[in-house]
Amino acid sequence: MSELSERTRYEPAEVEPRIVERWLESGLFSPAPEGTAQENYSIAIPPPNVTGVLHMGHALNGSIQDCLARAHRMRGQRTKWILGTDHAGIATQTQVEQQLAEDNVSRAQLGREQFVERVWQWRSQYGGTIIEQFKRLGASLDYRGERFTLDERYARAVLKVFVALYEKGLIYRDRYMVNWDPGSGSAISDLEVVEREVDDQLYYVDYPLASGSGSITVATVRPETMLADTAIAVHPDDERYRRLIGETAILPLVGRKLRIIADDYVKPEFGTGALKITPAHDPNDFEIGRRHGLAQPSVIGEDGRMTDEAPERFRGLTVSEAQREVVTALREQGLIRSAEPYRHTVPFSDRSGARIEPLISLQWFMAMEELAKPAIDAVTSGRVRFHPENYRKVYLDWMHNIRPWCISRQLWWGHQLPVWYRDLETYVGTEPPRGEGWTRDPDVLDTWFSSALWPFATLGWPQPTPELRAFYPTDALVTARDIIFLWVARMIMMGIEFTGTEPFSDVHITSIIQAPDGRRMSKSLGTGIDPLDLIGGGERPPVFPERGAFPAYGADAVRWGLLAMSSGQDVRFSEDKLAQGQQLGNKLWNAARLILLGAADAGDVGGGAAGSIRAAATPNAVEDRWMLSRLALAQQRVGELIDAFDFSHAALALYDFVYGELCDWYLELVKPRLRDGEPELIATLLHVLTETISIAHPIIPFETEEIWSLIPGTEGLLAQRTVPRLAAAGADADAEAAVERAIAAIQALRRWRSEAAVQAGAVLPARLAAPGYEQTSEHVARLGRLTLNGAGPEETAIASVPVPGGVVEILGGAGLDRGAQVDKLRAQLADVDSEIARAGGKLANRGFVAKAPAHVVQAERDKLAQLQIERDRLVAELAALGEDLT
RNA sequence: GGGCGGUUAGCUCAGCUGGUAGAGCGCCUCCCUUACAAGGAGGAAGUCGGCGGUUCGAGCCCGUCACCGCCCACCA
Repeated sequence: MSELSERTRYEPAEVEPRIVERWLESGLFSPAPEGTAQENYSIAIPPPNVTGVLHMGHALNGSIQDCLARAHRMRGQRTKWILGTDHAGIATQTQVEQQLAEDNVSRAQLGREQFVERVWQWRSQYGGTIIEQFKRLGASLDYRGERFTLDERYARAVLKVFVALYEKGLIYRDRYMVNWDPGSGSAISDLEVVEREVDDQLYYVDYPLASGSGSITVATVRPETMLADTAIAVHPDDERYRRLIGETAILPLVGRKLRIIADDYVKPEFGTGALKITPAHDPNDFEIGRRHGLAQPSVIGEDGRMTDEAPERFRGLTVSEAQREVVTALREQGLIRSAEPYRHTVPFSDRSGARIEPLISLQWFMAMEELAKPAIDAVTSGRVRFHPENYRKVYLDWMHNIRPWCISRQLWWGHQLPVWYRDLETYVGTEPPRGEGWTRDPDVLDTWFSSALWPFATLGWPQPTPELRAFYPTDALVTARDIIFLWVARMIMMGIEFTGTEPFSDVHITSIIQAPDGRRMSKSLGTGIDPLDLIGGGERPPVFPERGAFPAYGADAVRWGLLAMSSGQDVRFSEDKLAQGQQLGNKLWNAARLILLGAADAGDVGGGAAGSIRAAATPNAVEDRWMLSRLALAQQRVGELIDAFDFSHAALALYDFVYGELCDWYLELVKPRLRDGEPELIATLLHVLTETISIAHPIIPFETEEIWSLIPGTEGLLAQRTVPRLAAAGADADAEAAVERAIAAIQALRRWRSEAAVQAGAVLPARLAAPGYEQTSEHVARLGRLTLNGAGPEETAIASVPVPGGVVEILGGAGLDRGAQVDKLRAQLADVDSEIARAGGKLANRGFVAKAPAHVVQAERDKLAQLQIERDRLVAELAALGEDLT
């Protein structure tokens, strides 16, 4: 123990690596697949991308999930936090392609098979990074059961789902308008498209009428697409154009005849009120084209260049080259009436950043309405609950307007479609077709298709594995709101469809932690803060200079800080919160030292009282009883807050307990007894320490585990301790009242001393003239620095300090500043007078007396009475000091 | 264009079913008291975004306006 006496500060860097090792060796995080999902507890981690490194979102997310997992584990539940990574189609493929590019090798040169092989190599080299980082955070994940969305078993599940949905008619192939991402060379889904503001030119182009009598002018930001125009649309009620409906215009540069059609979609007030229709290159025009049975010539290819359907002059040009060329050609013919700068929002690929090219393309789609229905019901019925609740509406709104999902991707890295073609035949099956001449569809599935199966595919579905029985459905899902649609909604739909049950019951949507200046944390902006730098003391991002490197806060402080920051809202990152967590850690550490070193001393002296932490603690001392009552309350509160997914309040409740009750009061109250080595006290202290670290462990696991190992008589890991439920909180009302009264008195005395400029160390003679201090007067005397002697009533008080139930009369003491006392008393009097005025005014209000609940009125009356007594006392005291108030 | 959330102490944020505003940091004063100076004790500091309404009583409920942020959406 001599070592402990020197460890005056908690040193995470020294402690954490040792503790991680012990946890991992124990196998505690990899429970045997026994029991039922009902009695067990499980969470499936949102699988990070294999390409990923731990960012602030992961750190918060991980802290929350770990808090849940550890809390439930310590309640004795078999707990599994399912771990794995996502193959992340586009992201990973791009990463490896970039690596290849450095060697001047293209994906095409390698060929599919070799390229995929390269990606697997890449994965085995770099794919484990984020897993190691989660260990650093203390995450109690099932590292032995790590999964990957492209594992063989997982892949079988994916193909089975595809085939089943195909056979059900929900997955189908169609030529349809898709979001073509020229960056990745693939179609992407609506959810992967982001709108961005762009400055374009709005061109007004004259289309001559076939009749030869003038022209009709259309407005467009994409003149190059006019080469694929097949009509001009106007609003049916637009007087300007009514007579032209049914007529024909001539498409400049091409010469095609364009029907002038009427469609409600057209907004007469925009542009010229006449809209060129390009069914193959604009989603709206595509719909209009379908309504009017228009042809869909396509002039932009999937390679982003003009196709052979464009006039020869433009073929092979890129889209932007074609735009310049079309404008030039139109100007040559004098058909551009005007052009104006135009700012509008345009779709971009969230994956590659490229501007989306809407194209008609042959792709695989999934119809969603039928799957959405039970998923809507799951939430409206409350079988799946969102926290915070308002995300329920967000989810339901989206589900009610759900649209088909484009699930095929023109990539190589991913689950290749289990689809084969031969001439006009299509074969879909988990096994390749028999016979000759079949070609497999080269496309792979959207990554989110496989992620949607995560909670059950990780557990061995479709096999009826023991894992599935023991841990599915999972309990909580913890994620950020940006993937509610991409992932959460789809998991619910797929879970219900394939397992018959919702994959989890509670969805906790975490806050998003913004940079300290309120911007997004982002690598490209340089606003990202690496959680590992916070844990280990790395460099601050250059955009937030302050003073060099972060202090090494350690994982516990980072966890506590992140939890304390997180609310239902987005919050700015606040380093102060980490510092607060660090302080808590240090405080708890020193509290533990005080207790453990005290127990050791007592053990040396008194002979082994230290060993008996489990001795049923039914102490006599009032402060002990108070502490046990507060301890039980803390256990209950923190537990309830965690259950309510209110982690910030859970973190703060822990802080308040450790600081405000355990350290500030209890330990101070018992110090004299500790010095005496009182065995009953030692037992109580060890009990309190043990239960305190048990309450704290889900939030700050490392330090509490370390302390556990230092408590005499403990064995194994705190992480695997099943914590007994403490007696009902607040049960000891008498002790609570007595100690609370004493605390209030001590605080009043300290305030008085400070304000009356009493020398800090001076012990003043005094008389405690108030009831309710029978068990605590010694404490009040010591912590209020008084000598409470049996002085007779003849001694005149030189000051009296109001305390609950009465006053403490100060009977002497050098250095009392009369002027300061008078000032203070007068200030108090002023306060009391204003409060009397307020309370009196309230009670004089007939409406209040008549309409407010009786107990509220009575409380006000009591308060007023108290205030009057207080006022009389102040006046008397001032008079005693020679102050005349009249 | 719809929807959601925010606006509370210098900063970052709490404030439960309406009953005289809280925390951490920062600031001021005093203490190197034998767990902790990355500490302790005490203190100052807010017309709760503006306006209107309901109510005996509003940070909290209703309306409205102003900013800020996010999500959804097919205006060339």
